[in-house]
Amino acid sequence: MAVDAKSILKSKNLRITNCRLEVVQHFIDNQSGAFCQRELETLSEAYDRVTIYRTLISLLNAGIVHKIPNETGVANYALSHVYEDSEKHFDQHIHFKCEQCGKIECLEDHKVPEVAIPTGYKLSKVNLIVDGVCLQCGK
Amino acid sequence: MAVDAKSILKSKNLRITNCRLEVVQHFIDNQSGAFCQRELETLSEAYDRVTIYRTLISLLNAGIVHKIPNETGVANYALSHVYEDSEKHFDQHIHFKCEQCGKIECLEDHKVPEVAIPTGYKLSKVNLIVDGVCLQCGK
DNA sequence: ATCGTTTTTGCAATCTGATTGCATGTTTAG
DNA sequence: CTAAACATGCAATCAGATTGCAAAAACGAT
Repeated sequence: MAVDAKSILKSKNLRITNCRLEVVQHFIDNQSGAFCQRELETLSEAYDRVTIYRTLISLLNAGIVHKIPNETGVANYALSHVYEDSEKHFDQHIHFKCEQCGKIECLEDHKVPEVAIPTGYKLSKVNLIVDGVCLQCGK
Repeated sequence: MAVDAKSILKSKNLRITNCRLEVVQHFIDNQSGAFCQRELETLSEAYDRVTIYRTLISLLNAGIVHKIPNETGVANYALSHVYEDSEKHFDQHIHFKCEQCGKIECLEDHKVPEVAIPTGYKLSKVNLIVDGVCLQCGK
């Protein structure tokens, strides 16, 4: 049940640095929210954008965050919840993108349904992205 | 049942140009295959990359092709089949990406299952991307 | 706490794909 | 066939991603 940034980094044998702590903390503070590199850069003036870039690579490799594909070509990242609850498999949930506010979030509690693929094909990962209007914007 | 490039362009009120014809023809010749701009550029030396770029924008706006999101940030495009069979809704099929050959294809005959989203959310589009190994590479 | 090793960071530079402005060429309706 | 509308090529720019390298920070062992 690692819910603080430091424990998360430690559990993955990543060195504890201020930048990593702040980035992970931001993900924790915005549970289920996804952010692109640029958004993370503006969080704090303290870090170079290359540092944020490399921080995201580290977090990605460690499985702390996952990457969410989208049509714009700008990568988005969200916290993976594997370490919180092993039943939740980090890349098998739905990603939701609001057409109005543009926010991308992970719908952790909404599983990806069974997907049928043609005979002879092997499935290894499913990525389900839903576009629509979120609760806030739909009011 | 428009199966030739010219009819497709005409049906969408797009002007008939050589570049558009060649690009659409390539999509027709490679049914269900997805291509990035770069791949389309190398098809023919005849066109500037900006022309291919703008051709794709035109085809996209006309609904002749659709864009497939991926993690790399390089946009991929595939033919939409709306005009062939109105029962097939162009963005509701599965996109498959082979981890070995890298090829992206549309699984036209494999529909996206029903997706449940939280109460209060509105769904407008579903994009399902499956990573795995394709028939060819799996042999 | 300090040392030495290993890793991370900042900066500058580069790369690649996406995008725009403008002058010229092509398409199409009449 | 002509004029208006639109598409193309070229050059230039932009933005995000990525790398090299030297300086700084983290960490295990003393």
